[in-house]
Amino acid sequence: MATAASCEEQEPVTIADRVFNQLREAILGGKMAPGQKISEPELASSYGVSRGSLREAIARLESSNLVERKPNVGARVITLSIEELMEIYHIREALEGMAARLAAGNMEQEEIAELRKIVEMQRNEISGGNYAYFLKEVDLDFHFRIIQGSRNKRLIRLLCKDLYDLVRFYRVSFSASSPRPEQAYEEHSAIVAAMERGDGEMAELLMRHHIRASRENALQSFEAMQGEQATGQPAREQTEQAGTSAS
Amino acid sequence: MATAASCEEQEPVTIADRVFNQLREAILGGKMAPGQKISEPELASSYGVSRGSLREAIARLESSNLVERKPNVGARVITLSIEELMEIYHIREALEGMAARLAAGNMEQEEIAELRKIVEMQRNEISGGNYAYFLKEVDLDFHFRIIQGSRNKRLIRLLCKDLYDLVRFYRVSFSASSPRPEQAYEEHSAIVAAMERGDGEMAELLMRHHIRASRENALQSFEAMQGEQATGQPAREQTEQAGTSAS
DNA sequence: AGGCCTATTATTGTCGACACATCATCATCT
DNA sequence: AGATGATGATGTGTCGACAATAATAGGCCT
Repeated sequence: MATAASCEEQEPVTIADRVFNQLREAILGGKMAPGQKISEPELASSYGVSRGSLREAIARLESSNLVERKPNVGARVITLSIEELMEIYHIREALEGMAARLAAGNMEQEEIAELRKIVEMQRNEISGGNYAYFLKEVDLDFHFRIIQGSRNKRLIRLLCKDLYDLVRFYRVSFSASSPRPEQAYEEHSAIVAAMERGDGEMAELLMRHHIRASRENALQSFEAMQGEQATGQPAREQTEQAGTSAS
Repeated sequence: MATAASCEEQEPVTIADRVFNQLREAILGGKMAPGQKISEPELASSYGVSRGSLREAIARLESSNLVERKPNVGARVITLSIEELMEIYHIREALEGMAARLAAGNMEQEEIAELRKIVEMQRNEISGGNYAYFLKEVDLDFHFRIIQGSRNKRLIRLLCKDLYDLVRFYRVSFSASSPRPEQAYEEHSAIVAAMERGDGEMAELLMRHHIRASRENALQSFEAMQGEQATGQPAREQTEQAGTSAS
């Protein structure tokens, strides 16, 4: 079946590796709130490791852009504003567009056929009304395979290791938007069609269009959510951030 | 004059910061050969710091992609193959193209006027026959300003902190190519012209063309150098890398 | 003589303790 | 009473030592 979460973490060989993976999962899984402070002594004892190993894990989280660290102050889980999410989408548009262009020239016929199968699987899921989790996995798989198909190792690292974690993080921290399944299917299908013709330039254009549409959709559902939240419940305050005024 | 090396390192506040900056300069300045092993005890005593601090500096070098680390083995200065340099150019093409598009929409008129001045300064330098170092600085300044003009903070970090160091590293380790001053001037000028018209789409196309040309030029001079080196002196062996065969 | 296994050595990973900076609390002064 | 300075506590930065792993050299067997 090759569900393939394609870009995966390697086996932890060292303790810092393990702690890094655990912390990463905790953050991406929503177990640590955005902006939350990371106390070294506390986490170290909680994971049963020394502070040194924990600090190395934090250093890697920082290089993955999942935490921010200020000297002599400490590390906090990042907080993604909507503006930063838009920034990430712009970068994805440029990079995944390039990936699609390269992939059209570099993927084997067989791999492209698999891509086509994935897209059709997506259509079946939609018509079956089986939305939600599985569909997102298929969507990720689609994008990851094209990224891999670019054969550009640094591009692959950049997108999978650095950017997609942030997208996942945003999704959990805002419990975000179902990704317009019908349009997404159409756009995916068109991209694969261009790749089947070996038309890299068109594949790039279509991929960029796809991600741009995805960005606009994300922005709209954010604004919708904002409005609803403003009228609805009184906007749950931040987790622990330096207090605003009322004590 | 605002020569502006735009994207610069911040003041070192901690010891690890200072060591990181020193090591970074050493690598980018060619004082450490590509592939060279980094011995923690040796460097620690050489810089007069503890191994812990040095390890944190190395961790940051790793996240800057200047060294590679294997668990239980150690860190080595990266070795950039020509293929990897081409990968970087592809990424730059995508990202700086996007930066130019965004910059065309976001830069103030005044900033664009400064860009124009920089480009004209470049032309004067060329006609004055004053090649070499200064011209490269101006070239970097041009690119950096457009990147800054995108107003996309993450894009700026990505390009300045992650990618341009690698380009610099390649230049010193291969003592690379003068960057075709005349064509570069023409292309820079066209890019600024598009930005003056507020034509982001055209600015992106022209920037991508510019970087693509730069890539092809780099590839050609590499191949030329390879050929000359093959006929000329017998290809100086690697610095210390696991020996090839002849002892 | 060549290859494999073993012991040694050197380097990395990990840990706990100390030094210092930052933040919070409280007392004092204007 | 409000603000400012001192004082204590918490947490980060730094260090040196121990443990575990990988590279190396040597001996042994085939």
